[in-house]
Parts: sequence; C-alpha cells; structure tokens
Amino acid sequence: MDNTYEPLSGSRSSIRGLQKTIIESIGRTIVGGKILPGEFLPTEPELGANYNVSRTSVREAMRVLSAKGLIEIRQKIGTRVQEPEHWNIFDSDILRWHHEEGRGDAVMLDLIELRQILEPAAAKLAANRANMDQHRSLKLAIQTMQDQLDSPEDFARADLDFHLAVYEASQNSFLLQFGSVVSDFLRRVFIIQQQAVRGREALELDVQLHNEVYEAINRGDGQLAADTMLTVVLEGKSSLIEALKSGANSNDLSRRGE
Amino acid sequence: MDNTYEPLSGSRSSIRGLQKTIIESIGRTIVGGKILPGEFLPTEPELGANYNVSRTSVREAMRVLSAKGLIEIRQKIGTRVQEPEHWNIFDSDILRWHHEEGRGDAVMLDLIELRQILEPAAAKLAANRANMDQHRSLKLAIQTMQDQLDSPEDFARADLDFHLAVYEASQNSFLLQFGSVVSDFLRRVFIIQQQAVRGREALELDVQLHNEVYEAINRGDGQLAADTMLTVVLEGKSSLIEALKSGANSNDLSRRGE
DNA sequence: TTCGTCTTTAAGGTATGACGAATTGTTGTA
DNA sequence: TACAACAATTCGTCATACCTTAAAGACGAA
Repeated sequence: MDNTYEPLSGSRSSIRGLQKTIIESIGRTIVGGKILPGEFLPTEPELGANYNVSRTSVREAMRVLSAKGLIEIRQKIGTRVQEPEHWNIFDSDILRWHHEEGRGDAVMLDLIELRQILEPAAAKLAANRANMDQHRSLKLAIQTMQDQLDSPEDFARADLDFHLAVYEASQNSFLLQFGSVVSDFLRRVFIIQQQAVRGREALELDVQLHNEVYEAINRGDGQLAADTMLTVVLEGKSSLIEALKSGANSNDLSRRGE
Repeated sequence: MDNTYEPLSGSRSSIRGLQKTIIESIGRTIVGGKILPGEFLPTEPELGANYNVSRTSVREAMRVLSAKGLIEIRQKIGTRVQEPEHWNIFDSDILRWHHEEGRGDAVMLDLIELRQILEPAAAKLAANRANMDQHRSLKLAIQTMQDQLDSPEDFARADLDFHLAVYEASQNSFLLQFGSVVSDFLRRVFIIQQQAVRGREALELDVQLHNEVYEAINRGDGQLAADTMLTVVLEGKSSLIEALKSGANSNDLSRRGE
C-alpha cells in the first residue's frame, strides 16, 4: 500500500537518487550507533569507492549530513561523527532513523514529555486565536477520527491532523514548525499507541476527549482546552508505555538492505 | 572585539570559505524577503557566474540551503524558494538571518512566548532531576551574573548560561537541543532586553529572581521553580517589548556587503 | 477538437581528473 | 630544548563532459 520508504506522507526533502541513498545509509549508520561519536568516516574517495559513486556525490551527501549536525567535516582532518547533542533532533530524517534503528523508544518518551508541555499551551493559545479556517480543520479532523474507528492507520492520521491543527491554530511559528517536523514520527507513535488500545469503546472515548478539546477551543475557554489536552496527551502516554512494554514495536517497519 | 560575523561563540557549522559566503548571502537574501516564496533562483551556472565560483561550490551550498528548508531543488525545474513554513526555524543560522535582516522582532516575540511555556516546565523537571554537575553549573551562572553587573555583554552571557543550564538539567533531549539551537539568538535578545533595564537595582533584582529559581531547583521544589521561572521570563518579555518600542534595535549588528 | 504519444530541450545529477588550501606531524636547525 | 621550515594528507575548488529527468511543445489519431 505504500512505497518502500517514506511510509506515508511524501518526502519533502527534494533529494533523490544516489545522494539520497548515501545520506540514508550513512545517516542510519550513525544514528544507529554503528559509528561512535568522535570516530572517523572513510575519506571521500574511499566512500566513493564503497558506494560506487563519484566523489562529487559523496561530498554533496556529506554536506547534508553536516547540516543535520551528524558529522563534522574538517580539511586535512577528515569527517568525524559528532556527539549526539549536536544532532539536530528537530529533523524528521533523524527522528525516522532513530525509529528505524530501534533507538526510538527513548526519543518517543522525551517527545511525549515535551508534548505534555507544549500541547496544552498550544490549545490554550488556539482558544484565543484560532481563525475560521483553523476551526474548520479541527472539526474536520474530529469527524474523520469518528469515521475511521475501524481503520487504525486512517484513525492515526486523523488524530495527527487534529494535533497539527492545534499547533497551527496557536499562531506561533515555533509551535507550527515543531508540529510539522515531528508529524511523521508522531504518526508512527500514534500507530504504536493504538496497539495498546483494546476495543472500540476505548477509541470512542479517545474521540470524545479530543472533541472536548475542540469544543473548549471553539468556546474560547483556554484553561479548559489546556486541561483537557493534557488528559489527551497523558492517555496517549500510558497507551504508549503499555505498548512498548508488551512488545518489540521498534522495528515494525521493514528496513531495506543497503 | 568580535570577528565580523559569528559575533560571539564560534561557529559550529564546519563550513568555511566560498561555500559559506554563498550560503550566507543567499540565505540572508531569502530570509530577508528579497526573493519571494515560489520564485526561482538563477540556474546553477548563472549563480556560479554571479559569485565567480564553480558550479560545484554552488551546488554544495544549495544542498545546505535545501537541508535548512529554504529552497526546493528539482531537476529540470530549477531551484525555488520554499514557503516560510518549510523553513527550519530551529536553526541558528536562520534565526540569525532573521535578526540580521531586520525581521527578528516577530520571531523574538514568538520565541519569548515559547520560552514562557518551556522554561517553567524545564525548571520543574530540573528540580526533580538535576545532578550535581548541573547544580554547580546553575550556581556558577548565578554567581557570574552577580559579578558582571557592570558588563552588559558578560552579564547577558551568564544569564544565557543559566537558562541553558536549566534546559540541560531537565534531562530532556528536545529541551536540551532547543536551548543550544536558540542560544545565539537568545544572547542577542538578552542584550536588547538590557537596553531597557534602567539602573543597577533593576539588574540586581533580576539576579535575585534568577537566584530564587536556582534555590527552588536546589530544594527540589518544582512548582516554585516553575512559577518563579515564569516570572523571570515575563520580566524579560516586558523589557524586550519596551526596548523594541523605544528604538530600532533590529539592525544593531552591522551587515557586511555581499 | 481532444486526447494521447513522441520529441525536444532546459535544468539539475553524476563522473573525472587536476590543482589549491589548510593543518598536522616531522624534520632540521639554532 | 625550542622553534622554524617542510612534507604529507584530506578536504576545498575548479573545469569539462555527459547522463537523467520532466516540462513543454509538436504531432497524429480518435
């Protein structure tokens, strides 16, 4: 139902072909911990030989990895892996690589912790600022959730749409960006969460809760919107923790060979 | 007292020379709104001619700008400027360009709004999690602030160090990254804020307030730490707004020709 | 006309090979 | 021992050629 990678929503990265292959391969290798921080990558000509590509393509790929903070390139020294605190975690590729390399759990928990902080606040802002289009988006997302109770993937997508719409309605450029950066990763989290939600009633309850957030925003009741949104996030958190405990969810997306 | 650009802390970007020049020039042009979203950049050979560099260097620079979300590169189509919502605002270069192009005010206000949300929460987490090193960093920052009441720049730096230490002590990887991404920009904001703080007493009061945050964290009193931190951020906010009203602060950093 | 297919062509994508620049480590000299 | 000159290594830049993709126009059949 999907393409090989870039599981659902299309790639924004506008990089294809050889370079993309190299970026993906080396990026995943680094995030997966197979090359430790401080260690060196092969020289550019060597990498070219390994991947059977020209030095040109290797270098352009390196530039991208460097922009993501994964590597440090220095003349005469070579290319070495940066400490993880330099990695730009607000980057959808890096988030995806974490997930694909089975290192997503810690990131997911940190992400939920952050959502606990951001989303109630975003909901509160949205209650004061949302314009008509944004109200419509919120309502549409809720309705889609309601309609897709039987399709886990579509439900997760609608769930995601709702949360993104809240970020957007907050009218804060950082919150908006955060939502779009995290969206791919978040969709995966939602799918995992659902694995722990047993039964249709639980899902309906979830929709109900989301709807209360919507109505609070609609009514301009910022405090209620925030409180209810916190409940929503916490519900998701406990589902996620349960799902993580009960099985190896980390590698449910196939990893293509290199 | 400083170098031409990269005003204080050194550049992490590990890109120098020609490419850096191109990246800076085009990046600022885009962020400054001189090329509108949807519009095309010149072709790669043309850019090479404009800057008197080879196509190779142009292409490597384009890759970086593309990784930052500023442009979209498509074969046969050309290179076009992305919509601002695609720009990776969690990128210190882009933040700096906003500032240098005099478009920093809106970003600063959004940033403060976000800090209002994040920092109290980070302080609360820190109160529960900070380790000994982190307690030391916090204390050191406070002391340095106290010692540098007469040196605006050093005071701002210590102020910044305190807030970064709180992010670090929160032990959340996203919050940590956010701090480091925003630090350059935040230092500028702090310097602007100080322009509106009249007199030594006001500064001492600020230190006092920061110290209360520190002690609350030290005591493990998360709620108090959060409340006090909110006060700190709000104080800064009103200083900033006052400073922005009273003068053209946006372009106090010289802009070098391109 | 309208639709589908083919050709042209303009842009980025990749490949080579050469030389430049920076930094480390060494070697040589005071 | 200390410092200065040098060589070696790796990334940085250049020039040129050719490949691949996809927009846009040309052509032809329904």
